[in-house]
Amino acid sequence: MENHPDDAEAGQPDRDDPKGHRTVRMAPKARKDELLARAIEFFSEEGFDGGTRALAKRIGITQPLIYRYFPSKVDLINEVYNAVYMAQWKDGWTTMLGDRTLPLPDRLTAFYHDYSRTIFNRTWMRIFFFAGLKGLDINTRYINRVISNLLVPICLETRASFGRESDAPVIQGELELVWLMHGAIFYQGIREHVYGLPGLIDHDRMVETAIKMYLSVAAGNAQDRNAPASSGQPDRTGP
Amino acid sequence: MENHPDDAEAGQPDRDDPKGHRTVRMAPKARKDELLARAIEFFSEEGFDGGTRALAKRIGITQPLIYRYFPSKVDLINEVYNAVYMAQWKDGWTTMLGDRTLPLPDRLTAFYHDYSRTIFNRTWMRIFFFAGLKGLDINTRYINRVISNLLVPICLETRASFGRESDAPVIQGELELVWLMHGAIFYQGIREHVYGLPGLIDHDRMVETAIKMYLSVAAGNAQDRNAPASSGQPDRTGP
DNA sequence: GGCCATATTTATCATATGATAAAGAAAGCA
DNA sequence: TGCTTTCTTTATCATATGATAAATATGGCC
Repeated sequence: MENHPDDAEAGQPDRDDPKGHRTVRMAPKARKDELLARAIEFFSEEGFDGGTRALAKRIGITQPLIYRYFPSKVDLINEVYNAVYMAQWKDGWTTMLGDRTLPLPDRLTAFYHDYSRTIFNRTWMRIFFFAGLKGLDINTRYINRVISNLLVPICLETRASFGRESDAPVIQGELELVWLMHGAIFYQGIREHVYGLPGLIDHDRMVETAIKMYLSVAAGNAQDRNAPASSGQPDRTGP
Repeated sequence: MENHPDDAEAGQPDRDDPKGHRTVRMAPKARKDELLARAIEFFSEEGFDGGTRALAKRIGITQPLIYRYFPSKVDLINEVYNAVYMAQWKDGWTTMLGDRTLPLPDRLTAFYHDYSRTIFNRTWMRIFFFAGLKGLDINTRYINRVISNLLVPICLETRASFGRESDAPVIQGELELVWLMHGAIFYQGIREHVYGLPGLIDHDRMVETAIKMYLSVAAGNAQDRNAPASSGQPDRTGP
C-alpha cells in the first residue's frame, strides 16, 4: 500500500506466481466470464474504487488484460450491475404476489422467502450500497422496479384481501406501511452483510414475523377506514 | 497540479477565488473546527476515498493546509467519526427507555422520535454506511453500543411490560423481534439518504406504526409463551 | 509604522491509478 | 514442423493521490 522499498514482488507485477508464466490461455468467452465473476466478488469487497491492478492480481492475470475484454472500468462495472441485479430479477415475483388462488399471507411468505434467498448475500447487498452511495442510477432504477413491480402490487393485494378492492391509485399511507415491512426484512440482510454481524439463525421465521406485523396493522387500518377523515391511523396526540 | 495546458486556474491551484489571495487568516481552533465541519459534509458525499485536494477546494484553502491541523487523512477521518457518532450519542436514551413511570409504548415512541431526529440526516446516514462497507470499526463499535444500550433494554422492558419480568439473559428470539422494529424504522432513513428517494411525509407516524407492529407481535408471543416447546412462533410448515 | 510569530501558500516527492501500444508466446492448422 | 492467429504480457503514459519542506504574507503588538 505505501512504500515497501525492496518488495520481492517488484520484478513481476500483478501475478503471485513465483516464477515465469502461469497463464493458461483461455477462450475469450470463458476468460470474460471468469473476469466478470471475479470482478463481482472484488467490487463487492472493495467498492468501485478498487483498483484494476488489485482485481487483476486476484484473478491471476495482468492488469492490461482486463482491457482486452472490457473497454473501460466503467463498462466492466456496468456489466457487473447487469449480472447482479438485472439478470437475477424474476418476473415471477409479481405473478406470485398476484395469484389470488392463495391467501395473501401465503403469497407474501412465499415471495419474501424467495426474494431473500436471491438478495441476502454478500455481493448483492454490498454492491447495492456501494452503488447507492455513489448515486449510480442502477440503484435508483432497481428501487423503482421494486416499487412498481412488488410494493404497489402488495398494496393492491392487501386491499383486495381485506375486501376493499379498488382501482384507485395507491396512496402514500398504504405504500409507507409496505415499506415498513419491506425495510424490516431487508434490514436483516444489511445487518449481516454490511455491518458484518453474525447472520440470522432463522431467516424464514423472521420473514414470517415481519409479514405478520404488517398484516396485523393493515387489518387494523381496514377496520378504521370508514370513520376518520385522514388515513386510518390513530392520531398520535390523542389522549 | 498537473498540466491543463491553458487552464485559467493553472497559476492559482485549489482556490476558486479569481484573483490573488482570499485567505482570511484564522485562529487555529476556528480553522480546525471549520475544517472538521466541512470534512464531515465532504466525506458524507464522496466517501472516504474523496481526495484531500477536493476537500481543500471545497473549503477554499490549499491542500497542504489540512496537514497543519490533522497529521494524516486517517486522523481527520477519526475525528469525523467522533464528531458524528460519539459526540451525538445520548445516555439519556437508555434512561428514557427504562423509565417505568410511563407506559412502554410511550417510552418507545419518545425514544424513537428523538433518535430519528438525531440520525436521520444525510451526513449521519451516509458516513455510517461508508464506514460499514469499509469494515471500519467505528461501525461495529456503534452497533454494539446500540445493542447493549438500546435493544437489550427494550427487550427487558418489553418483558416487564407484559408481566414476564426476569433477569434471565435476553434470548435470540426476543432480540430478533426488536431488530425487526428497529430495522423497519432505520430503513426509512436509508431510503431517503442512501437511495436518495424523497423523504417521508410523516416520520412520526411511521415510527408509531412500527412500534405498534412490534408490540402487537410481542403481545402475541407473551400469550403463547406457556404452551409450546419452541419460541412461541407458529410453525411455518403447519397445515 | 515596523516587527515578528505563524497561518497559509508554492513547489515538490513518491507512489498509485486508468489506459494504450508494442512485444511475446501459446495453441490450432497446414 | 512451421506458420498464423490471437491471447497474454511487458513497458509506458498521463494524471491523481497523500504527504513534506521551504517560501510567503497576514495580522496583532509594541
